[in-house]
Amino acid sequence: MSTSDSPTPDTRSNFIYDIIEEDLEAGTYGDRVVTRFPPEPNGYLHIGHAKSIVLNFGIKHDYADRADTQCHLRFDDTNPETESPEYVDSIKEAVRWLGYDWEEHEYYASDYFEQFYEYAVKLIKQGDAYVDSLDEEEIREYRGTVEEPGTPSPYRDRSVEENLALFRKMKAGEFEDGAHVLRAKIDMSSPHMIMRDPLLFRIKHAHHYRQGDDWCIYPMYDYAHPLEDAIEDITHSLCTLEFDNNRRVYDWVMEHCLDEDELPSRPRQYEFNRLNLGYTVMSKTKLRHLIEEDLVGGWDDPRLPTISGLRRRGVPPRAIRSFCRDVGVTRSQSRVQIGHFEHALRDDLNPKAPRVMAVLDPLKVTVTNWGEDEIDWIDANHWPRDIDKDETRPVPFTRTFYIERDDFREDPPDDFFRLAPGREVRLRHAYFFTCEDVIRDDDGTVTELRGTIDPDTRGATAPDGRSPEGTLHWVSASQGVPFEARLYDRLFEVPDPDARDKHFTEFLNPDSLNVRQGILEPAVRDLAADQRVQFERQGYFWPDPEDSTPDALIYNQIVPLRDTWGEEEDGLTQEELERRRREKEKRKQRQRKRSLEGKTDPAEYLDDDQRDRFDYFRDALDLSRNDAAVIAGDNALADFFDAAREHYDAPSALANWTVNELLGALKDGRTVEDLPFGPDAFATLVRLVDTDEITTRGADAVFDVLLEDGGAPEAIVDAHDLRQVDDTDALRSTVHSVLDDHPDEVARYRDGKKSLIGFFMGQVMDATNGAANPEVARELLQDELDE
RNA sequence: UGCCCAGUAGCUCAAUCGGCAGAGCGUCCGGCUCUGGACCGGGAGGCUGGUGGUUCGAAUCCACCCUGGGCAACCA
Repeated sequence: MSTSDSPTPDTRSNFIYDIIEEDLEAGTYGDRVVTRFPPEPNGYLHIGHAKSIVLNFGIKHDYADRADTQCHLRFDDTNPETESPEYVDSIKEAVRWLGYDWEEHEYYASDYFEQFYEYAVKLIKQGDAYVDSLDEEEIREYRGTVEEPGTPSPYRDRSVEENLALFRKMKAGEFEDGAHVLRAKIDMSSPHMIMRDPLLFRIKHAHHYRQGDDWCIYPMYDYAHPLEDAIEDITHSLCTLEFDNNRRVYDWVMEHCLDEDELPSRPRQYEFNRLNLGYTVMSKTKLRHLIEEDLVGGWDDPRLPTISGLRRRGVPPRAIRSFCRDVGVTRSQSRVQIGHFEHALRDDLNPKAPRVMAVLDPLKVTVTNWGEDEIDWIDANHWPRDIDKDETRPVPFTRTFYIERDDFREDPPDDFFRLAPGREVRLRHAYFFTCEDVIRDDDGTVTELRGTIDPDTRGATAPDGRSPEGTLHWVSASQGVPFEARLYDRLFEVPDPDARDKHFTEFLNPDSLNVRQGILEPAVRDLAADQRVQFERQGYFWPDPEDSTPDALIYNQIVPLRDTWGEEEDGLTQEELERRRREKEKRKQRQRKRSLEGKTDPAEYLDDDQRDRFDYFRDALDLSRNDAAVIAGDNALADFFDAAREHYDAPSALANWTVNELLGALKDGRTVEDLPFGPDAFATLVRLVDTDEITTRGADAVFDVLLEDGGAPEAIVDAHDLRQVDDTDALRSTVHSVLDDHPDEVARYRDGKKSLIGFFMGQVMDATNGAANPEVARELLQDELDE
């Protein structure tokens, strides 16, 4: 099944698709879109990886008709100590099973070792890398802490020649593990820990599963990964949020290793939120722990979120794909409810799984008005009427059969409409049955039910039109097939087992596996061995691929049916929702209190000189405390502000623009010195808007041009025709045409949706290229609309 | 007490670079039904983390604060 046949493009768009869209439009990479899935072969894949696979390979499919797309499968095998070919194979199988094809694009980071080495030599020659001979402990100490800057290594200033010689010897195997490392020479006092001279290569005399003993120096992730991407001409390198900090090194490596002309189309890294599923654990080490301690059956235990576990459980790959698309790709951390996953499963299985009957907890029933050896073979549809299929199978009805123990109650509550003494129910596909006798053993446990069927109700409909409330599934005692059912529940009892005080295994759910000896209708023998079926009223199942045999059938429960009777498993009852709402409200109030308490005086962080300036701004210029502090706190900005005042003496207007617009434009690390315009142009702009010659909106447009190309504000105003329109008659006609063009909105506005005024304002402003005097326009609109 | 990221419906996410706060799931009610499933129709649910500011207009821009997460491995 292809992946491009489900969700429509708009439902799967996300910020990464937006970026790709922009790059395609700008031609950053020509018409190429190349992604990659880069697992380290040191463990098995889980559903979290599936999200990444679906994202990366999904892009390949989704843009196939508009771009030259490709998705590489790359094994990031740069650490010989943990990696093995066993994992390579399992990863390849998992990706294939999920429905994706990397074609000829199977790569290994270890194949690039020579190139990593060459790039390192280049860095050394440029003076951008050095061999450090501190030991591990010392390196850590020299690095400093998050609060204190690091100190440079005494080996930091070795000559290029010395570094080169040392590095060659490292490669040649002349040193012990840990004797030296190669480091990037960046900035030991950087506020970003990652930039304090990150390690590039370390010595490891270890056997690599692919390279054997050819190498004894191995590259670090932060160095190797960008180069891998560059070597493969990746365009969009997608990884999870925790690599956000690493992006700085990623960019540094690109900029220092690549040639100038390669930079415009170099790979870029983008981070998205990893998948967090509730009631399970996802980390490799925790999964390994569960297996090594025999707390689960193995990597493919159906309770595990591993790909192999899900596969064995019977989860169809298509359901995983649609789930991964549903959960969304954003930059905000989140935990997805398990119910969401189950919904995706049912949604996929519902139209694909033929219905059969199975009893998992049998209670014997005898029909007293039915012959001992009489068998009625009923032709029963495999599909409910709302599914457009109609294969049938023969179902044998006999004197004794089994029903689910749960489906009988001696003292039924009002809302229980299954079987009870004296009550008539429908036996699915067969007859109406009335319970007349209840047989118990010495303990009082019900062992058998006796009763009669109405022979006129064959096919489970009555000629007189009566219809029992309950319908029960059942299986013939003599013709049914005994089998084992394995029911799975969440592995842990809490949504966040790995984020608590106690060890995560303390929260294991003792009932996560529930084995039942049940009985199955005989027709299942005619189904394909890997056929997923629905056991009516219970859930979706399939035969366990490892343990089930034709003589001893074993079925795994893939997912139970949604059950609206009885307790809510997810605890999402009305009360729970109400409780959560209240909790959220309380949380907000607490936050409000704290945020108010935490407020500081904006002038608090000023030094003495800045303080003087602040006082002047506030007292002589009458600026607000906040604006005065913000401007005074940035010397260059304050100089700019003062210079602007020379050209237009309106301190408060200038301050507003300086703080609210100028500062916003400087967010990307630029300073006022980098701007393509000076204080005079800035002052002119502020004057134009302050004297109502242009509108705020027009000023924004001018400011954008200024930021981009510089120039004279007045010339820009003329060029773009931005002079403010105050003429009431001219505006009135614009207002009229806007209202005429949007009769529906007008009706809704008059119907009470007053917030549409913003919509109309927007239309008027658009129609006038932002030049309409907003106050006049608003008044006119209001007049027309409220008449 | 550094740097980075994120806070929108119970949950997952939207909101065309300042102009109508929406969708799916969940929930509740109704319909249909030989599955307490599926399906169909409808409803409820929001001070867009907070306070100020800029603006005709702020979820979006500015400042400060609050909350959560990440970063100080010779792992990736």
